[in-house]
Amino acid sequence: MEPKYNHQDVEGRIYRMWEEGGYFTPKIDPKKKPFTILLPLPNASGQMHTGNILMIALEDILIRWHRMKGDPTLWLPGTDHAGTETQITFERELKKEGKTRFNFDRDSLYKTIWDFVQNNKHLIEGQIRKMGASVDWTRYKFSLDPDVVTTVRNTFAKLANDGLVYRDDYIVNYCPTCGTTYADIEVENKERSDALYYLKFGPFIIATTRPETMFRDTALAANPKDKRYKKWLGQTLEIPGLLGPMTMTVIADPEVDPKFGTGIMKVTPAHDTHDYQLGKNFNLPVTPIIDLNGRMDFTWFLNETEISEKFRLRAEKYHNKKAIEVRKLMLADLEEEGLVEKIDQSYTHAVPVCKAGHDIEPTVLPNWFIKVATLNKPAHDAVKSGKVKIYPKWREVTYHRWMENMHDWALSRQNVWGIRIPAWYDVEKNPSLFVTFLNDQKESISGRVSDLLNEHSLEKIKSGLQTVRAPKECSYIISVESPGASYLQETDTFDTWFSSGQWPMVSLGYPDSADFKYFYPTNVLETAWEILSKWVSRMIMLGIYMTGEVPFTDVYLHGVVKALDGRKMSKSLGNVINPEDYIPEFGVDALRMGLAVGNGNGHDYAFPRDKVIAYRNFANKVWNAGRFILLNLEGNSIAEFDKKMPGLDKTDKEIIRKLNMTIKTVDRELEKFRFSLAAEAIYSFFWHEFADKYVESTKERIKNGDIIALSVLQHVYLTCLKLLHPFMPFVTEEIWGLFKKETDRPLIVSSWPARIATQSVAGGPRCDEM
RNA sequence: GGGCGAUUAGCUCAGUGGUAGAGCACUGCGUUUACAUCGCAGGUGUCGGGGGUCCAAAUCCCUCAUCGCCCACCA
Repeated sequence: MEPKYNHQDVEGRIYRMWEEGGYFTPKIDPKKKPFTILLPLPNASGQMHTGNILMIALEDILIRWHRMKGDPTLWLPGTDHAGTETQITFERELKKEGKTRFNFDRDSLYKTIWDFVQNNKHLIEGQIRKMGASVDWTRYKFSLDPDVVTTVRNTFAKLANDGLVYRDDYIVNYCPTCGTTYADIEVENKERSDALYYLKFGPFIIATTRPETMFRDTALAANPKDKRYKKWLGQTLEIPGLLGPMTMTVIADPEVDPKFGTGIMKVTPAHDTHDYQLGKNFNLPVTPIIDLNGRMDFTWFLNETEISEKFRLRAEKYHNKKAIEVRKLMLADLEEEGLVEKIDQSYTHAVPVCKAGHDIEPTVLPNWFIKVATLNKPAHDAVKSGKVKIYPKWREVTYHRWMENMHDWALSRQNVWGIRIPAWYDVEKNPSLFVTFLNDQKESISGRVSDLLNEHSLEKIKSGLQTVRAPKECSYIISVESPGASYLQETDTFDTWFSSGQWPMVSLGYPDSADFKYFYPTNVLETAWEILSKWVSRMIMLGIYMTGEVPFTDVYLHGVVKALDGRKMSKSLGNVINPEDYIPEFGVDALRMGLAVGNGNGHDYAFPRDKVIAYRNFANKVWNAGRFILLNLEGNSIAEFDKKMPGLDKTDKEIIRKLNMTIKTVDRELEKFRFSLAAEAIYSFFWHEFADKYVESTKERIKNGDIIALSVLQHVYLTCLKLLHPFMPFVTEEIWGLFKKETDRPLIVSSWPARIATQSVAGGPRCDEM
């Protein structure tokens, strides 16, 4: 036995032993209550990040603890296709090859991304193994596995049947660069400095950051309490603009802040979320001017018959340019018309951006929606009543706030990489379907389907299909299978959270697999608090909707590992550290222990390298204490430890007493998800009570032939290995194998120490049936 | 703008009413056989500021400051 613990010789070999021994796979025993955790899916868009690493460390502690306690324990792994995120990453790769997604028809693009993702999946699986995660690989799921896709579609059909699905125009967060819609919660607001234009609007001065949308302004709004504008309310005015006069009514909106700008604002229902709502309330026309590529479309104006040459030239100048360019182009024209009052160049405000960092262009699009109110209430109640408990408790507020303010869920994503929405449009009944497809020469053809069918067969259109855009009034059928040959399927896919929101059901084989019946509802959902709203709330909603039961009973939200500068890690700040990088030098055990100890109360925390070093040293300490005992056992035949065995002295009884206190503490703290306190308890007992004091005190006795001490040493030591195993699985398993006692079974499936002092090494409840 | 959280030893953090703690770092001493990735000994702090409740406050309340994060339709 080496005087140093060498993790590199151990980790791979031990992990293989566990996996090949089938210890990760639980045995279904109807007489026992299972313990189940679903691994929150890492995204297949890339490798795992710090958060994933942390959750694996914490969940494996719970899993190994329960497995040793004898529960049929399932930890189910999987990866998520992560629709938009993956597609963004993939398109970045495509760009390097000089291609874009528009070079592909739908099916080919899907297959190409599939291949791209396989590689990521393998990398992720490798990372999970490296962490020592005792996940049941035989139950591994991918969120695009055929059975998952089927269930997700069925759920949608069921929602539609229950009248909870509708299709409507809606102002959505549209990213012209990504070409897709984002849910409210996916959008981030970035502080930025922009020019604030003060423009003359007839008798008023309005302040705006977006002068280019003025061509489609349909009203002006002021606070009804604002005396300055009271007399104008309800009046309709002709306001001189860059393309002739605009007709606008002055309306009252209590949300207009009289102190901002001049207290009166322009209203663009088609390109602003607030204005859209206002437009609904006042029946204002919704007239989009920015198209899905982010370019401004002046066709509506240029098609008019009587327009002056000046206005025509202007419109032609702006036409088909990006909004931001038009903003620049119009400035001179505004000046020429004398419409600019002043420009505040240093106005800071929050601008919505997508995950890739592009500006969001609020746009009106037909979208698939889920009515949230009926799903939402039971989910809200489940947490209020304690059916689902959230740890730490103070995070609960976030959940309730989100539940109270939830909007209907916009499901449509204009991605290929995802689960295609099972809605079908009959091309004969819906001639206005706008279809884009690639013909045999790989040319992109677009148009109304009724026109396209004059020259192309529906079969060709289907095989080269890129997108179907169905105007709001189109008729549709929701069906998992195609309703007939004349139908085209919706090309939008589901929001990723719609499928991952069903993970507890789909991953277990809902609705009638043996696994689902046995393991559902699961026990603990452990994840980063950041996705409480995005993911956890959706799972509770859909779980109750689909099964009538909550999908899990405890939610533990761990803190996020902060960067060393105390801020959130982000690629753009360049402060990302990957804890995984510590593994080669210090070993997984050290990393896991460090992560567990840092994570106190679910608060965010920094993770310094010193900590990993400290626990590397600890692993070595554990190793050497074992080495000491083994060396002394050589040539000695000792009695099995028993509390009542004769010859125990005061120090023996004292160490047994402290050991039992430690067992109690570890159990108690783990039950409350206080990983840090559990780990510290065993750490300080082992090092400072057992190693520093007790082991030292036995040296003299052993020299004098007092082999009772050896029995106690072995008992306490092996019990410590058990207590430590959930935290540091590799070093403990390796040494366990070197002891000759009770080692017919690996440590991973040995029995968890009982708290009572009368327990002997070989006693206690066993979990031999695992 | 609203909400949540943090502020404790040089650093990273525990500690939630009863005379301040851990790890790392630091200082001194110590290597004939478990471990120098070690042992023994040692110093460390007006527990962010101010006010209040209490016999007693790092801990409860109020307030201010700084930092972090979440949410939000101020154009």
